[in-house]
Amino acid sequence: MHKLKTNISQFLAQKYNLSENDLYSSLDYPPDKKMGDLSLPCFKLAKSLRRSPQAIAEMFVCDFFCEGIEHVESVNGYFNLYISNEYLSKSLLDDILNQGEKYGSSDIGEKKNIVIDYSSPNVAKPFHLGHLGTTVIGHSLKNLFEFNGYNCIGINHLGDWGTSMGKQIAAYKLWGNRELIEEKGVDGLVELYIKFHEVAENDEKYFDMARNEFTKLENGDEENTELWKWFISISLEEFKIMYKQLDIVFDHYIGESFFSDKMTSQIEKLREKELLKVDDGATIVDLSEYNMPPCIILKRDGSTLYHTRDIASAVYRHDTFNFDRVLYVTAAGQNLYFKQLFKVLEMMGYDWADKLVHISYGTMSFGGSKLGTRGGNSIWLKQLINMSIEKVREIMKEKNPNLVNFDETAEAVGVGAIVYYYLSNGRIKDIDFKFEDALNFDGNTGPYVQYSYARACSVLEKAKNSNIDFEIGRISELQERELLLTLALFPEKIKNAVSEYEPSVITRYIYELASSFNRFYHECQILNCSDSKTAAFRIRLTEAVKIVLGKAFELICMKKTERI
RNA sequence: GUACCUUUAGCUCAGUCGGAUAGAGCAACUGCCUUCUAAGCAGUAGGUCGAGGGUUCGAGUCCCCCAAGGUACGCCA
Repeated sequence: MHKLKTNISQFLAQKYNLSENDLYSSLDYPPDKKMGDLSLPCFKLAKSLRRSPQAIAEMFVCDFFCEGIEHVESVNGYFNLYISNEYLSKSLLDDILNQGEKYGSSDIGEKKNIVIDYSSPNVAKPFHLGHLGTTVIGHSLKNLFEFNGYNCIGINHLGDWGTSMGKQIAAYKLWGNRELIEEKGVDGLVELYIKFHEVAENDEKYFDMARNEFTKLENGDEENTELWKWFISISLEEFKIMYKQLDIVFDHYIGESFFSDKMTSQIEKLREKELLKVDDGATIVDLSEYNMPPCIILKRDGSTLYHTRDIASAVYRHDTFNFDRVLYVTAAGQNLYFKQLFKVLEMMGYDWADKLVHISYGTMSFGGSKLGTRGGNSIWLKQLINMSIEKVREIMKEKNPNLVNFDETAEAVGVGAIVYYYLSNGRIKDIDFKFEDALNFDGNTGPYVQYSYARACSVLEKAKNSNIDFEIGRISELQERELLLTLALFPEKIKNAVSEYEPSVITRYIYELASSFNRFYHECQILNCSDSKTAAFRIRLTEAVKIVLGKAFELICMKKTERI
């Protein structure tokens, strides 16, 4: 579609001495198919061409010629264009099939580095529903940017430091033992953590213990360091099960602890720049000039805080990865936090501070209340995924009990349902999680689109055994045309998703394409149609659907299922 | 109190840079399986785009004001 739009705007720009870019961006899709496939509103041109919009549209109609456009019309100041069936069924389809997996990609990223900080769960804590957002949005953005020629560096900024590690060590020493943790894994650690909070609530001395254990850890105490490393490895084992289900791989695991010795130089720098100020005992950077509360660098007792750590990590990332951008994928609740962080880095004189972007997303609640490790109503992502997989299994037992990769497929579809559900909405929307919605498999859902993909695969599998005419037919049905037009939109959807940092653009496109394919599938016999040239054409069309749908699945962390 | 976000069909949401008659899914109702996967397809019904002003050829979209809900605002991360 890009080529076509470019040719159209080029032609008009040259002929009437207009701006090609303006024309290009004015080219829109009409609300109704009867109004053509592309449309140019002529209202804005009225001034420079000194004619009425209607007259302009009519003038365009008289002079216009562009390959691929078979017919043009002037309607009430709109210049409407109709794309030829020949163009759609030959040039476009050839283009998609020739490019294959690369269709929709670009190299505008020029291999520039983009650091993406996402997922970042806390060690020894469950991976709960709230982590789903940062994990799938982050990885999806990573895929999208890579598809656009960027070199992405995915970093899992593990929460592996701070007094909560002290609590964990204290709890383990009080009530834990090696066998218990080895048997139960993270769940065992979480049980200890919850118990610690129950007990500590009524007794301040436990918090002192925790602080003490953390101080020992900071000072390199051998026993605590051993325990700490062990907790991390147990947690990672568990996290990696989930990441595998989601097809996610990180380039680096760089936890908070990594920066524990990299903060002092940054504090020095802040001091040199005379940005620090002591207020009520704490060391702060005053941001009142920018209408923000102060950024606390050091607590009253001199210890560091999250901001301190993130200043150090930003500098480290700049020095190490020479980034073009850093994306921090975290909840919208941290909007102010990141505004402060970016401002302080700017004040420190780091001219790359404007390359840091906070990608925020809405909060997830469950039954109206927020999720947390300590609260009673926290749902672990693991549990949800298992429920989803179980439901898929039951449906599959009814429909296709003898499927070869039964377990694998059930997992892909079950996990896909959750991912798709989450990524259907714009990321800024709050979600009150409801099982009946997330585990509904009808209509615009993960199982629906994976089912559509499997259908396409199934047809193509059968097509291998049939004799395909080497002559290829053309569009004969409306549904074929609609499907081709939908396929043509993929590249601009990709651009859109990237420029808005919005994976849901792809999710919505997947639905458009899947439903367009289903309409085509329902209306047009692919293999059994009377004419072998038409069959050849429809098989190619189905191949294109498989390519684009499959690529789009990958982009939003959904696995492809050849059969369901 | 201050700042930011959200508000579109009964529910969950799309709606591009302002462009033609505001679109999907769920739920409800009606049809379609001897034909390539019915987790499907076709159809019916459902709207004062939170309220009120303004900008203009044209506003769900931009500006102002108000309301409701959410989030964040100094020693957590």
